[in-house]
Amino acid sequence: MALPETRSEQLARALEDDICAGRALPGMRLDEQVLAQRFGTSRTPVREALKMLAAQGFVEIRPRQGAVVVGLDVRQVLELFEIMAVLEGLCARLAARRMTPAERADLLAVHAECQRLAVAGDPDVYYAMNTRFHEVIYAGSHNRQLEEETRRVRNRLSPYRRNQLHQLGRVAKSVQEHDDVVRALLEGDPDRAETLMRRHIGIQGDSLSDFVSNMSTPQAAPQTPPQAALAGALGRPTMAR
Amino acid sequence: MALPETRSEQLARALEDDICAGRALPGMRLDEQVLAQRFGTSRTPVREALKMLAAQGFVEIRPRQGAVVVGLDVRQVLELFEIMAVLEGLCARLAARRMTPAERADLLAVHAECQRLAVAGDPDVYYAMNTRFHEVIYAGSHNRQLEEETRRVRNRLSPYRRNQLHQLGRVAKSVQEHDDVVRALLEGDPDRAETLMRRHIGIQGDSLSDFVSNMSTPQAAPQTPPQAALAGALGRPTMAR
DNA sequence: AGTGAACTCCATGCATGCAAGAAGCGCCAT
DNA sequence: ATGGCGCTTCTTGCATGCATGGAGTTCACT
Repeated sequence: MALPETRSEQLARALEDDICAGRALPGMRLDEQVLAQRFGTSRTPVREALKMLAAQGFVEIRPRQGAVVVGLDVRQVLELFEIMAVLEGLCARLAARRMTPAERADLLAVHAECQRLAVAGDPDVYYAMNTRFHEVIYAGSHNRQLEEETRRVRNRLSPYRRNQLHQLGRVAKSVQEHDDVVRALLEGDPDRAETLMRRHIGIQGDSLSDFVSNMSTPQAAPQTPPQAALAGALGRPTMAR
Repeated sequence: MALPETRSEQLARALEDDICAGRALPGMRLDEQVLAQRFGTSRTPVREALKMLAAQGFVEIRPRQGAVVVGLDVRQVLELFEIMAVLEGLCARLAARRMTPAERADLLAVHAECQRLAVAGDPDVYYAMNTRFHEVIYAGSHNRQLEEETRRVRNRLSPYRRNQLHQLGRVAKSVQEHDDVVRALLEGDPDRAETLMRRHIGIQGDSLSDFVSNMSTPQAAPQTPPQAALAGALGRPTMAR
């Protein structure tokens, strides 16, 4: 069943990918014509793709003013981390009860790989495997809706997480937290698995918040329009509450 | 700031509303031309609206085959309830710590109104106030992202929840559960508030699951193209907004 | 009669055209 | 020089046109 993908879907995926991978920075203007030319189509599928991304919160479309990559301020990022924590926590809870033996084996394998890469020391390589680790747990929840939802929030946060692991010692701590989670999962302890996972994600939020309040602005580097980006990029340490 | 709303956004909201209110049933075909005529526009904004709804999971667009209102099977509904439980639980947890005095007063007022309507006995009227009750707690979380996310999941579930409260005694139990939640919230006990709210939502899932396993299937035929029953439901000119 | 295939028709996907609104710019006045 | 104002231009939002592919129908064949 060769499901034929429409141009607009392809574009939506490509653009989402650009945003998640940090190739399209927050605040960057997404010009319909430019994109249309770049992808060799007309503006119509581009517009439809942008509408889809807007509906998912990746871009913002201001009427008559075009689309820009959504720039989250610190507060919004922390808000998303709060959501992320409970969603991943639920994944872990359900996974503790529902993972098949094969999935458990998978989890162990990926976790072992994480440990290996943690020692190896390249945060970016670890980052990729870390993603796979979490994906295994999403799948282990056997809740497809949850899986998608969690992945979506993760993707929305990804531009703001890339540098997380570059913090000194963060990789080592991360893999240790994984280890605790894995243990709870394999022992089939849903409560503990959920709690540990929530804490694991929560720590990332905290660590980000520290990071931000130390440096004023990390790397706000807008592409085409010289100033637009910074507004959204992590700027004011307006810590909520 | 009179933000000018585009046609496509209006359409998206109107259609989402139709779906949530049960005027557009799962499986129903959404014909671009018909909608365009009904709303007095061309197909373009209709298409963009459908793309947005598709991105949010309200409709499914099969290439070259048009858009249909997504029909969730029992399993998917239960999956969404699992998500809903933790999201609402988080709302309650955060609200317990963050609600302002004014918001607490609001909560009490709405809760009192719920109690009154519960005795009055009309489930549909109670349903509306019940929604407001939960909305107050969403807002009390002081987490905008969470608020939107929770509302989105709630909306996706709404076609499947409308009849929930018609179950015998469900309204009374619901309001009792609310009462417990309110107490925890006002006492500022985040853990208890979260736990109670999770249970409150979880019960709805269970109750639905009972309901479904008793009766064969609620209403529409989901996956297999159920033909154009649409003319009837969407035929009302009351759709415009 | 049942099955299968080709044909027709039509909805969708995409391209293009056009009008309205916003951003940028230059001119004038203070 | 600076601030305000009108104009130009460009982009977006929407309408329309056209080609593709699917679904239903009809007809031939077994």
